Amino acid sequence: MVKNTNKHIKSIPRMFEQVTQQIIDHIDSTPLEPGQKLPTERQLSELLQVSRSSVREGIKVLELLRFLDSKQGEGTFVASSPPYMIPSRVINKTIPMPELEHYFEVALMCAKTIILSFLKSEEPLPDQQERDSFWENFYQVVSSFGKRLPNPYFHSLWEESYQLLTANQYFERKQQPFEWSELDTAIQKRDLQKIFYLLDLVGISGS
Amino acid sequence: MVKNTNKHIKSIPRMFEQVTQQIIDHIDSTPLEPGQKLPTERQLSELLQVSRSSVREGIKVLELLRFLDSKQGEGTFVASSPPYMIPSRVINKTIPMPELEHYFEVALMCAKTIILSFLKSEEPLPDQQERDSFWENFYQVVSSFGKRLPNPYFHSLWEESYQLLTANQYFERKQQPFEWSELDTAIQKRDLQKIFYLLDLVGISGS
DNA sequence: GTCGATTTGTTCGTATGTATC
DNA sequence: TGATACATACGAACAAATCGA
Repeated sequence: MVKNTNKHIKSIPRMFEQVTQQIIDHIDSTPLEPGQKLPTERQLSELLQVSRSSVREGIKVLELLRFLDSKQGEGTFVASSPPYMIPSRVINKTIPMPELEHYFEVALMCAKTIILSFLKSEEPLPDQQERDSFWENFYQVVSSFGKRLPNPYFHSLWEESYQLLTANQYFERKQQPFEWSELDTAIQKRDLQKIFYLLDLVGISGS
Repeated sequence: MVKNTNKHIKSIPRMFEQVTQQIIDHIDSTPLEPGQKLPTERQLSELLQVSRSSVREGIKVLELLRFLDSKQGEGTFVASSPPYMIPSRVINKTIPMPELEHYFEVALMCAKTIILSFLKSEEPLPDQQERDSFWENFYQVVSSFGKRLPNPYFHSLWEESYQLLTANQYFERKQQPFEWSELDTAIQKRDLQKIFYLLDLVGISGS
């Protein structure tokens, strides 16, 4: 268990965050299938060398994410219902590729909705700073549009999935589907048809 | 809070679930604005008549949802960053209308993606049972399509937002935008253009 | 149907690390 | 530097639910 004494590292990893990851790791490495039973809280607390209280805080979080399911008098089980998208701050471990692709599809769905909604609103386009890579430009535009929408959840979902993808170096391995300037000029012209043609290309493009 | 058990009994809501709701209630009723400080864990435990451990489990959950932000040595604050979509099992309180509309927009975004993805996959259409209302039919179709997609998150997001909307009687107040048979036959014919024309109508229709 | 073992749910006391003044 | 306020973490104890003998 790493204690962070360094001050200029911003977030001190807290016990329950570490525990959450370690529980996920344990499920993956055992491996435990949906429906199977986890070690008891006391066993986990011994296994991970933390108190039972901390184990419980970690389990609570994973329970909320529909990852686990606890039943008094029985135990804690790996859930079989479809899980939430796991927030990036919960897991630091690298996510394997097919799973990352799922997050990318969600991000892209949000991006389409955000761009369409913003252009429909007829608000003036916010100024953009030209970035190095296609994906950085893409992120910046979607993000700045998303912030300005009345519905905050599109932006929230977009940020969450994008953060998780970059944390896993997804975009370093992903080819850019076309030159950024193509999408940029289409947006400037508010050419919805061209934009959606290009965004479909983004979804198809390989890695 | 009724849980899905095979015993047809109402499960006792657990402390941390009650605590999360009560903390939200407290923030609303005080009211506390983003950035403001919550009572300390000890005060909350006294206020809500539960132990500090239970308060902590509740705070952990709300922190994960970006609803709160705890800093050691300082306190716990109402977050200002855009929140996660709050899972329906966390809050039982009724959500006001403009907020519900946001959830509906997310649900609709997922529905569009799910229907489009499924029809593109060229899988045979699953059998549907005709339901009473437009929205029940709509839910059933999107849900059965969503379950069959390789990406589980579209379905997860759809279910979550739909559950929250029904829990708040959203659809009892919402007009149906057109006859269900219209959308049904368009799906049977896999007429994507007609489908998306209709789904846009769903988004525009008033309540 | 009862008893006992097991497991999660809940509480409390205590100690420690950290930020503010 | 010291004092105070606060979150963080631990461990022991007991309550409640479940299951099998």
